[in-house]
Amino acid sequence: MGRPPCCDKIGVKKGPWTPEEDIILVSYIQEHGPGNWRSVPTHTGLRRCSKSCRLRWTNYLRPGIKRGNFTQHEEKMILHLQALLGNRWAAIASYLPERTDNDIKNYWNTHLKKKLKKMNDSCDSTINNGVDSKELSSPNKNTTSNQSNSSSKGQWERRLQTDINMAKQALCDALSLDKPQSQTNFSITDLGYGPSSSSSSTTTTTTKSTNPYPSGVYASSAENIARLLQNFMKDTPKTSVPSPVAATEMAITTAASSPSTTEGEGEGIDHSLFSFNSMDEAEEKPKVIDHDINGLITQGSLSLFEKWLFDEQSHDMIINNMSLEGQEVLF
DNA sequence: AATGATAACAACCGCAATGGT
DNA sequence: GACCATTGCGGTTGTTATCAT
Repeated sequence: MGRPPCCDKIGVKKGPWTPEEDIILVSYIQEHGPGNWRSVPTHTGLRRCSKSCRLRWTNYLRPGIKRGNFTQHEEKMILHLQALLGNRWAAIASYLPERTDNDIKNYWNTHLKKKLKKMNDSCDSTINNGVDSKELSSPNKNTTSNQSNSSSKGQWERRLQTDINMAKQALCDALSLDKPQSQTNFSITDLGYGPSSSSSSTTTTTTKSTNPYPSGVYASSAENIARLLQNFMKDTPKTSVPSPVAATEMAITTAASSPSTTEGEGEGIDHSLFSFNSMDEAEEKPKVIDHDINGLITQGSLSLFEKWLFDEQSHDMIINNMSLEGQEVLF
């Protein structure tokens, strides 16, 4: 008889988050910092389970998240890291500081898996060395059919190696003093509702809108958010209204009514309200923040593994070997 | 224009790990 | 060491947008 899932509680809301919920959550975290997720729903009045709040924060609202198209470099990194680490998305994400594990996982499942399969299919037609094509499509041994074969020894070795590398990475971070640490500011436009959300604005060849909220239904500007928020507040029982919400409402309403709320960089919005310092990052899992990759390589700060990761030219050769041999690459 | 297929991604769920008592 | 609460992670699902017919 295990514990009932937290989300089974009556009155716990599921499904897509609304802008007003986002604002409440962001506002609360700004005040208290991330963590202690258990208390978030009770303190904010959000009818969400703690898990949902944490997920929303880490995958969507957290400052410094890059959304939209993956670059070629990122794509290669993911390919190689997946080959090395398997489906350890959190570990992979630690090498791509601006991407969330969920984002990487999704990208892998929707793009890279197919791409790799295609590549391997074409490989199969030319090279018939008796290797199962399924294995080829997923070079790592933690996943797919090979999973059962992967002995615990192999898994633990791999994990150990990863952890060592992550520790090295953290050390590199700590040593690179002159590097600006993480993204320190966070504005409401980063929520993706503003006109110049860093994510959507950088996507040049978007095939579809990534706005999670259907147009006309959810807020798309500060003004809308304010209006929605006011409606939301009317519907919310007064007893559960936390102070951050009130403060946020006031700030948003003020911002929305200011003269320059129309276009561009979320002008007119009180950015200070949504600004974060890097303390948040310190509490998160270790991340590789803003590497000057070439600099680090020339400084000799990186291990061979990291050099390999960041050296585009060696990628193809090594990954091909890994795929075809189905063997672990040791560094 | 209508409809079905597919792609993309946010969110959920269950399990494992971790920390506190 | 056992138990419990909390957090983190990875697999999977559900929903929406876009494309093809």
